[in-house]
Amino acid sequence: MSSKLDLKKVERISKALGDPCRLKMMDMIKKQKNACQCTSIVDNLDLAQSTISHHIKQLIDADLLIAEKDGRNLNYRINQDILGAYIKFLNQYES
Amino acid sequence: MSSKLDLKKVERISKALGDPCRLKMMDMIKKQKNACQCTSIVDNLDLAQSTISHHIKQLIDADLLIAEKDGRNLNYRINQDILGAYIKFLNQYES
DNA sequence: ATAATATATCGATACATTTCGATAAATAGA
DNA sequence: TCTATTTATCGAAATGTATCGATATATTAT
Repeated sequence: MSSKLDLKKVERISKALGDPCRLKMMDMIKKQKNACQCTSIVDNLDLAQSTISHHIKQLIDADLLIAEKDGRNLNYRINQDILGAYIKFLNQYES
Repeated sequence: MSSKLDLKKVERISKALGDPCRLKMMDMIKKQKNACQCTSIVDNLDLAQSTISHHIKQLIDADLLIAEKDGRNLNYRINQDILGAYIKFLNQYES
């Protein structure tokens, strides 16, 4: 059962998805079987580490990503519950 | 058969959906059986007409809305094809 | 033709976001 | 403990977006 989203939440999620870097991150995280480290994102996108960190924060604040600490690394995975709820929200607009 | 979206397009759509006014507009247009005039949106949202017009432009530029001229009015309806393609894109992230 | 209505565009201002480099904090390994 | 690694945070500069009022354009009605 997926969460129910209010408009503020939908706005936050949409905003988080409205940036090319963050979309690429989502792709990377998806491709790497839902587990990915910041460093490897930095290696693949041509942006400063602080910038990557900022973008990841947006995705986490929107609840699209879940971070799991593993030693000094963080593993990120897509929050299926929120993603599902977002898709469900959009389905509302389908006739 | 829905369109296939590239990342740039997905970004544009997400960005268009990442604003409270524009989400309210989508709701209004949906509720009013996919046909809605700018004036009635102005009446319902507490924003200047020029601001509403600007927001509608974002939604149209993202292809989320289709405008149809009817005399001196414009009727807006949701572009089901693009909405469907956007949802399909997001489904990619589901495991 | 003139006036009224509906929408779009322009220029200005305020606000938000992206990006960086520098630095802090946490953890791991020597 | 000391050093290296990973991630987060801070402050500043650049860029982008939202908002407004004024005005232009198109269409309808008188």
